[in-house]
Amino acid sequence: MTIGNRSYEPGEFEARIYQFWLDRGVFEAQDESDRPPFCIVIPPPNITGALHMGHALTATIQDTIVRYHRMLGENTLWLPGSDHAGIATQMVVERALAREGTNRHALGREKFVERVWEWRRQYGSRITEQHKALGVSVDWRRERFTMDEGLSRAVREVFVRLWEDGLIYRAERLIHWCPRCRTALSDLEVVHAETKGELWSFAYPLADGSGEIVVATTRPETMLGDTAVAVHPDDERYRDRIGRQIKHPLLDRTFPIIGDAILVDPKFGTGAVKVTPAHDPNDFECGRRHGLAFLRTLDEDARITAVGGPFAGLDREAAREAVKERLTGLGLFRGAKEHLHAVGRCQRCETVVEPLLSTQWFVRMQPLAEPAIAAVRDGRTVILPEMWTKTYFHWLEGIQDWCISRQLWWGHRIPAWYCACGETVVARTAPERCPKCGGADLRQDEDVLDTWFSSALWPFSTLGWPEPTPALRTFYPTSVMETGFDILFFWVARMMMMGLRMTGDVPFRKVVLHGMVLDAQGRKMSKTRGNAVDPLEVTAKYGTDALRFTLASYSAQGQSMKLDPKRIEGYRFFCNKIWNAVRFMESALKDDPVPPVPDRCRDLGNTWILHRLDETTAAVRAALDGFRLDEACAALYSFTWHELCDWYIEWTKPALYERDPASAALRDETRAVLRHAVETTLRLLHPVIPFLTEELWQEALRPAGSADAVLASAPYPTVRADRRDPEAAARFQILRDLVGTVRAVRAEYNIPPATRLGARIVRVPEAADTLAWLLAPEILVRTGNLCGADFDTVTPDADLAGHAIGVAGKLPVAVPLAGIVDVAAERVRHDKELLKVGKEIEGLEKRLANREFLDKAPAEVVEEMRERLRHAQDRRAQVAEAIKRLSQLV
RNA sequence: AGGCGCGUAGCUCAGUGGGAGAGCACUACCUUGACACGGUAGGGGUCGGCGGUUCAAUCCCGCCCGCGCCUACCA
Repeated sequence: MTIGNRSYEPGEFEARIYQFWLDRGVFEAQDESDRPPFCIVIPPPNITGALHMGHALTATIQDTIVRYHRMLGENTLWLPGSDHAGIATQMVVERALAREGTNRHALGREKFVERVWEWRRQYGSRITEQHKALGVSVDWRRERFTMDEGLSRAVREVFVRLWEDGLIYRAERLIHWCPRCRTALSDLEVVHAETKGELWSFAYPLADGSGEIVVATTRPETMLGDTAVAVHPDDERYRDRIGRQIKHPLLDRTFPIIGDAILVDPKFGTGAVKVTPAHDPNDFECGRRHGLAFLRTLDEDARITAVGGPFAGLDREAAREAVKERLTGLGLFRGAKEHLHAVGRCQRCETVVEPLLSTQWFVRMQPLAEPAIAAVRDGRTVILPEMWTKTYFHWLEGIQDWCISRQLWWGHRIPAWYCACGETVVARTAPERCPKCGGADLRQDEDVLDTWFSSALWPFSTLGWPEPTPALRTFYPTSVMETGFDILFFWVARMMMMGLRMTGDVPFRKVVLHGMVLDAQGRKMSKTRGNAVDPLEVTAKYGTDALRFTLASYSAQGQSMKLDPKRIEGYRFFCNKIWNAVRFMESALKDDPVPPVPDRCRDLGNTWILHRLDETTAAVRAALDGFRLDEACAALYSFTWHELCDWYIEWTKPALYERDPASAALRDETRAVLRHAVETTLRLLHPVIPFLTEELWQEALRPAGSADAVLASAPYPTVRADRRDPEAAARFQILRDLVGTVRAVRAEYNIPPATRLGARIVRVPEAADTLAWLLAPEILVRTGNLCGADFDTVTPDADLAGHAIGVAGKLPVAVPLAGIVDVAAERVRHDKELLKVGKEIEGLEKRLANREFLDKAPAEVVEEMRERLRHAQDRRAQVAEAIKRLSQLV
């Protein structure tokens, strides 16, 4: 149980510490407990995934929050799990089959699904294992998978209930179809990207040979499915053409010219629009309005169907060229121009998505959206940062029905059966007979559900729903949902809707959204670009704690954060600093018993650090309560480094090294406070940097005789108002100023640290209060030690010729420079100072001369300005005096 | 097209209606007995531009410029 001379090597202990926590069951939550519950369900990563910075970020934020609440003594559950990722996983296994020269159709559905399960068993927990390296304090006993029996049951239950309530329906609609994945997609799974295209114009000849009508299109091949040309009914140019027929130039059919005020903007292009009702959402609506024919000209592979006559069998690209060539050959081409438009691509494979007429299952969203809007509006669920609330409302208010069926084999099969009699049966378990005709010829729907359908149930399905389990009772609604803003619609909103509908309550009290991790140049990290930073490489190089501290510090940034390796390195140095501070403490304490911290300290430094420790505790707790991890980190970093290490530890050294028995009381008090301050700081830091703090605590701070004590479940420091002492803080600040003043003089003249300086405090009457305590030998000597000076005092009328003068608070300090001074350099320093003070005085005087300022500004502000002015004027006088004295030095 | 957000030191970013901050980088000095993964001191900014409100604006309001993201069916 000692750090000794070990240097900070995070790789040496991180895995060991993680196992240590597991062995002690530190992460395990109780189903029933008197303690208040705190619960986060993890956003389940895809089983096909590999850990990236986004995972590391979300894991760090959640783990920090969870560890904080665990240390607050709450019954804390962080529930882990993963997602079956329908399309992605099926693709992975299909690729493997392709390598073996076979495919899923050759294998058959049952064998294929078994094959996917096998893949899942073999490779599907990679990302889960990787998470352990980050230190995630999840309750592994409760790990869930969306395809588990329990969760699958929840999926069927929800499907049936929604069906029974009329919120799920099956219909033929124009949906997004990915010809590569060969499945329908929801609107959200289509990403639109501005693409340079071509607006290609051609003429449709009128059937009676009386002329032509010119239309423009970005997709000429769709003309094979045109069943109308629409014009605006009020458009003078075309009004008389409405109702006349067009002769399809490539196919043996005719179709009408119609008037449609909704579809047509007469100011765009020629004012005439070709209408392809089976392949364009607007045209689909138009087709319905006018009873047009719906001709499907593309099949599931995006090849031209028989409807396309001579073009049948061509894929859409080839068909486009062929149609253009043919129309040009017929002399119907009427020009082309570059055109910018948004092309939809499959989120998974980036294939251009095809609007296709197809029979699919849908969820009616509006009745679900309304309660989800209300729950956020009335504050049952709070979204942070608040700005996302508007986005949430905006999307839900304009929500479209959700296409939930996917033409895949891997996923939750839709619990619907079709009877030969035409009846559709939706049931929790496979029906044996048709309830309508009694027939047994029932065939289950081939399709599976969108993966997000099961994800939407995650906060309650993982806790045992629909069973009224103790865990569900204890932890639902969960406390916090922490995830990336990019899945606000995909996931968060859908969980809200499903949670409210199925349980009657919100799924979580707070939604905390974080941004995207970008590389140092601000580009999205991607494997193909090769700029993805592997979190595990980072942790190997800098340690997990350094990465965690970095991510937590960055996490305030709403939309994106540029991950700079230099910053991770900087926090590794911070970890090293902490490590060495504990080493110092350990060596200072030795094995001698350390007394308890007294109610009141007699040493100024001890009083001060307890004061600052308490202020820091309050600040960190407030920041963590408000999910401002960046603020918590900033407070912890500056306190630990710049106060605990830079000032307090340096301050304690004489007291700790002093062997004089007369100061034994001081030494004991200092040992007690040092230990307490370091120990409390480790507890404050633990949620963010758990490995380092646990290792140090176990080795150097765990109380003797409590072999089982674990920092991870130790109580989080509480605010101790009785340890506040603003007066001590102010006094210690004067010491810091005093030291700073002497150090500045030293640096200014390049006086080596080894040269002991004299320093004379001028006993000015204004500073009588300060002098009363300051001049105590134990204070003055130790202050002098911090800047290599021996303090003495002089009266204000003393001759300070040849001294450099600095000011600490109200206190002038004179450093005799005879023999070590470059007069010219000191002159420059003083002139600069004079200029600066002069400017400040000018500004303040101007403000104080302003009648309106005096009348309207609050009295305390005016008084503050007056005080500042007095101060600046004193300062100017002192500097002027210093210049005078300096000139006497030569 | 609409919505949201951003523009603060060389870089990455906090922040506030009354004295411009941090980290990194930079400069000078220092192997002082926790730590050179360190210490001390220091340089550097018209807080995007223009107006307005106010005694007072980097902060509130309007407009403009630049950038990013999201939503959207314009052929």
